[in-house]
Amino acid sequence: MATIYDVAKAAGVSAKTVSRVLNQDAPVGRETREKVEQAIHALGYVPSNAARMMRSNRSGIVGLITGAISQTSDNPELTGLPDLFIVQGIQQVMAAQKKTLMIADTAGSADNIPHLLETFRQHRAEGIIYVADYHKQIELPDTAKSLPIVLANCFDTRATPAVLPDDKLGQKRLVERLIKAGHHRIALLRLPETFVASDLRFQGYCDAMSEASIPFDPTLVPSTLQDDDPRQLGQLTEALKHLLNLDQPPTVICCGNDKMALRVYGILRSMGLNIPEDISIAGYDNYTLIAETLYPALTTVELPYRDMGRQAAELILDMIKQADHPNEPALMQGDVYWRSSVTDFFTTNVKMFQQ
Amino acid sequence: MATIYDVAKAAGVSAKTVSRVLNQDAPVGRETREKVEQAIHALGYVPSNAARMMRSNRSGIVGLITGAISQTSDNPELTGLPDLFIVQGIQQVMAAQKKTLMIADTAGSADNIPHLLETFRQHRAEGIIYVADYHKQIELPDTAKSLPIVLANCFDTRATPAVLPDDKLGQKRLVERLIKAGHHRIALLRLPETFVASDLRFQGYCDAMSEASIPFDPTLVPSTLQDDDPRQLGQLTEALKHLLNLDQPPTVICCGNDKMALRVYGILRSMGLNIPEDISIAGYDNYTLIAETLYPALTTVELPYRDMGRQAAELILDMIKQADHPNEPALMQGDVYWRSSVTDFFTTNVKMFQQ
DNA sequence: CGATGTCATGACACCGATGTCATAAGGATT
DNA sequence: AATCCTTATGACATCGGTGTCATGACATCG
Repeated sequence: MATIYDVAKAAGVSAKTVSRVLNQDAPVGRETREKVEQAIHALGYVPSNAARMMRSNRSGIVGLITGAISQTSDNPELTGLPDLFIVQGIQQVMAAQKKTLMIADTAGSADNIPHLLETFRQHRAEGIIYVADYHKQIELPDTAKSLPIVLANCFDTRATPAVLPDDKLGQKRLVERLIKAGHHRIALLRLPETFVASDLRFQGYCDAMSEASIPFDPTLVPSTLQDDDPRQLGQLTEALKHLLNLDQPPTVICCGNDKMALRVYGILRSMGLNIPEDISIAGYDNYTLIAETLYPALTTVELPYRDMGRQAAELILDMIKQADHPNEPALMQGDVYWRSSVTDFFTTNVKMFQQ
Repeated sequence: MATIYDVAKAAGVSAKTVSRVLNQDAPVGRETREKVEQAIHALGYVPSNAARMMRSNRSGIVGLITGAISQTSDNPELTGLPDLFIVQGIQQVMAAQKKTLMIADTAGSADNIPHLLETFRQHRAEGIIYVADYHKQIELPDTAKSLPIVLANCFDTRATPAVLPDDKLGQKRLVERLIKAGHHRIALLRLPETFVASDLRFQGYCDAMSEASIPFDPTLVPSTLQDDDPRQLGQLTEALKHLLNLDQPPTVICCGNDKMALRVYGILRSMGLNIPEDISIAGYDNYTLIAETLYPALTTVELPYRDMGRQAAELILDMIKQADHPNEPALMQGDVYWRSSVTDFFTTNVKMFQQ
């Protein structure tokens, strides 16, 4: 591979002049510049990042650690990888800022993190983003203290800067929208309690209900599911039977996430019920592969993964520039996606009057 | 950040001796080694990859280009990102070989590829893997010729080494398994023809049928769908009506992929049909989020993404070691996953006898 | 017209590792 | 005792860029 000296020799100038042409540091004569540019092209010269880095001590590298890439085989609950949209958001910002992203993964075990950090330090990464596969609490090893670090989709007890989805607000907005559509008997099938989102979304549900002055009815919120995939189907079936057999059954069921909604579709239909004529269904995540493909398409709340990624990237870049860091996690809002799995009584009535 | 000289001074030895401790190049006295190790620990010293690279001219970096990370927003057909399992497979091999993976994406436009290659060359990447989001033909810019490159999930006309899913064999195996389960009237809902897999899977279907001496019945293979997501639902509904109204309707329908199967579930149920009692359904991809979550769980063929990733990684590492490269694409086989969406007449009969 | 400033360019040191070669001490061999 | 080998260590050059400073040629200014 050609070096700057090869180019200099070919163009009949000094290496420093080539450097000036490359970096547009200082004025270079027109003729000289052209000769140099020709030589660069002819030799296919590309400057060595390593050599540049030595001098400048700036790598332009940001490290990205994700457990998602390898955690799936262990935990079939998480086979979706939607969190890689977070990576996409990060990538967008980094590309715009001409930073290079170096990705490593934990191969399913947090024990590997120190080794990954070591690698990043060898490359003189300027900062690190840790991306979790779902909203959760984590504990980083002490080794992570020495570099600016941002957590995406997770948080710790040490107030490390974090970017999180606003699960509480999202569920609240969804329920508000359901109420606005004429629903009062709103059921909630909660995620297993091991998920941080389970409680937050429940709070959002309660907030929306109480603000609408609808008293909380515990029969509409069956106990949370076990964190045990194979048995979930049976638990769901029971929970649904319970809801449908109530004196005043719900008109809409909010599912813990879109995947659960997918299951619920199957179970309800095997019971001979139609969606949304007999009962409305809503999800959470806006996992479009499910939400848009299901028939009828699923009303749900977006997990703003791309925005979270962008936010995390901007945050780490700020932290690299100034040692400044926020104390509160950034909560990112997701929109409600209204699709045909939920009956809108108001719109229906209007149509009836119009006809 | 501490340098090797800081460590040397702290330990009262020369830099070279520290280097020897780090690399276990040459014998170092026990006492000296311990002093150096203490100094390294005390200073939190991490050797600079850039400096090492300068001397050795070996970066240990492999570049990864994927269009998947950013292509989703443009093309709603591809919102799943399952192809990132390929990245996972690559990552596994690279980590085991102590290589560093540098990921960039095309941000949805192939025009960015030259720029990405430039970046990789600056980092002196030793090789490049290009990962496509689904099995397709691509055309790389000429700039890509200078480095070892492997294509994963795609191929070009220049016989660039490639790793591909064996769509033909996969579909053939699935149909063989269906025949073994007692099905003879087997329908195939093909993917749009713009997908390379569409034709390959059709060939696999034909091969299996003819080897079982079942004559090809074109009424069981409706014309391929348009590559137009919003209208697909209507087209699917029509195709299904056509199949169900045949004099001898199929006992099983092979869907172009799992996503299509998800749609088909919805449509069939809205027609009042039960799966698999009234009709069996099979998919393709083994996109577990769908295949395992659907009720009943979906019989399908695996797209061996992880294996493809591993294979691509090993291939590029081989090519880096020796300039050797294969001429034929590597075809990776995927298994049939037999689940409850397909009736097995044979097993059913056995059970009936046993009861 | 001399002083000053700007433009264009080159010589040289330096960033942080490691390869090469030299050196010195101690043990084994003849 | 002289030679040779092994072990343990250091001095120095080098990788490929860029920062600093110097230099020469003009142009501008008072």
